[in-house]
Amino acid sequence: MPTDSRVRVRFAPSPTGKLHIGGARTAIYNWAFARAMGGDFILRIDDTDPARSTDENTRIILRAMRWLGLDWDEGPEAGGDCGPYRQTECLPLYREAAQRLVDEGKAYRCFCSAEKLAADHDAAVARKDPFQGYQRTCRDLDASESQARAEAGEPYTIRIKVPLDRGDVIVHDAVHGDVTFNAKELDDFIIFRSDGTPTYNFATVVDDARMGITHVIRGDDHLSNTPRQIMVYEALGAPTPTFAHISMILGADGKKLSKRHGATSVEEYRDTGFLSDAFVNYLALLGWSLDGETTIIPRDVLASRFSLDHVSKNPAIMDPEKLDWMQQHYIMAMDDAEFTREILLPALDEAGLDDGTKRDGAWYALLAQVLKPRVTFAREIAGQTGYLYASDDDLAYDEKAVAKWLGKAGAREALDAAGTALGTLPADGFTPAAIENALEALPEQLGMGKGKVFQPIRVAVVGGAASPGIGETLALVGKEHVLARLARATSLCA
RNA sequence: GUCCCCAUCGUCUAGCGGCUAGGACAUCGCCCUUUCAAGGCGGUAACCGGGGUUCGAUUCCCCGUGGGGGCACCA
Repeated sequence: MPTDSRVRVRFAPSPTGKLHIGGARTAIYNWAFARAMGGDFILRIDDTDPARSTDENTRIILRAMRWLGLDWDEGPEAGGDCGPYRQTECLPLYREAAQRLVDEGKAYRCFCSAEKLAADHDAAVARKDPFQGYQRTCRDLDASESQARAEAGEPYTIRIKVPLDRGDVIVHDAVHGDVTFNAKELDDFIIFRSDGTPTYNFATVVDDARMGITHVIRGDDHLSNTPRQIMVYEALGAPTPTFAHISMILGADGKKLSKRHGATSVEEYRDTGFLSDAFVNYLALLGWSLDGETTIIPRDVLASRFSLDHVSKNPAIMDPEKLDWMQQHYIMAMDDAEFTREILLPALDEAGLDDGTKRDGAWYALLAQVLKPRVTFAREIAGQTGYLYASDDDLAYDEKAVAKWLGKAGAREALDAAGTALGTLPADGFTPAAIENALEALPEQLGMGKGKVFQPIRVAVVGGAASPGIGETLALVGKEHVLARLARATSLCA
């Protein structure tokens, strides 16, 4: 490992599906590591499986990466000196590399049929041979015979020639430490299919070597494949990178994440209304910690302080409740203007309540301030603001609230007194503080408990028993409407 | 079958031989409060089991057990 070289990492999703949260976390770690180390973050599309890869999925993945805020220095749409960044465009490179290995005697053509291979495997199982891999039938075929059969059109694959005396293969892993595999367990695996396309373990290594990748940060599921890939690096004569195998993300039942666990793709989370910042913060913490204490880690801190030595080895179970909490936290951390612009107005507009021209800036700011601690997702806003946009005549009243607060003795008196007290306020001075001030003396004046006074007022103006503080609520509704609703509600009193 | 990985509160984690085993989410209680939130304070809650090593193991080693992954002409 050349330690003097610049760190270069890559995220190489295969576009066989959408970007799921496991992939997203891998992308985040790669990105954060590159940024923290002042290195390069490369995005590569590993689409060597043409049957399952689609352009549509590629587009979805790129869109998800952008939403996550993970900018890449090289890759699709970004360019770079180590292109192409799509494996389907690299075919000649793989052919060339494979041919070179064949020429150098580090790989060879295998003419065995699938049937023969299956039979060999079955026989190995039958005689309880612990080695059930390829029997190296074609390993020592004469070069000229191999050449002749190939030219005669006989189908063949290309297999790597694992040195028989290789001994232990040690994977130097930044999260697991050194992991040792015995080369005896490795068979001469296929690096090129008979259809002339490279296999994953070959294409990936050719690309990683070509792109000068110094650290391979990827899912745990690749750890067992790594000795194979190391064989390819060695055959290629390329330096082996440092690996970092991160654990899987599991569903609540501890099983591999799948459809039945609910949302698994990044775009589902985006569509639910999650803030990118909250989502990234949550995912970053799923398997990594800054110091074991800090929970709120904004993107810029992640980009400066991420480190591979605090990556956990344990598989992580996704906790939707903590994600929601994180979301709430980031919502509250927004300033009023940002919340208004990014969350509030779009939500009101979408609900058809307000296109942003109905009130003045101060009003929206007050609403934002009031809503922030009460909202986790934008979609909750319409349900909490309906009373602000209802006309006084058809405000919907919640039956139970009416029965409980307006149907009791004293409710009418409370409404009347409130109307009188508020009526003296100037229309342009109808502020939360002024309102609270005006209503403050009512309980004592009427000889009633605070709840007995304020809840009827709330129900009369809002229609239900829950709302923000009375001052803020009434201020938002506006003097004229408050008075009209108080008057109207007296008819609902006992 | 074989190889590899993993194992601290319900969940995410801190811990790198000696700690009252810390933090966060969730949960419970109290406070604040006219309601709903938010907020503040406090509580309950964990070292998978068995052997070693050691004066001393959550920590190191071995064996179990339980999870997960690889062994494809998938990635």
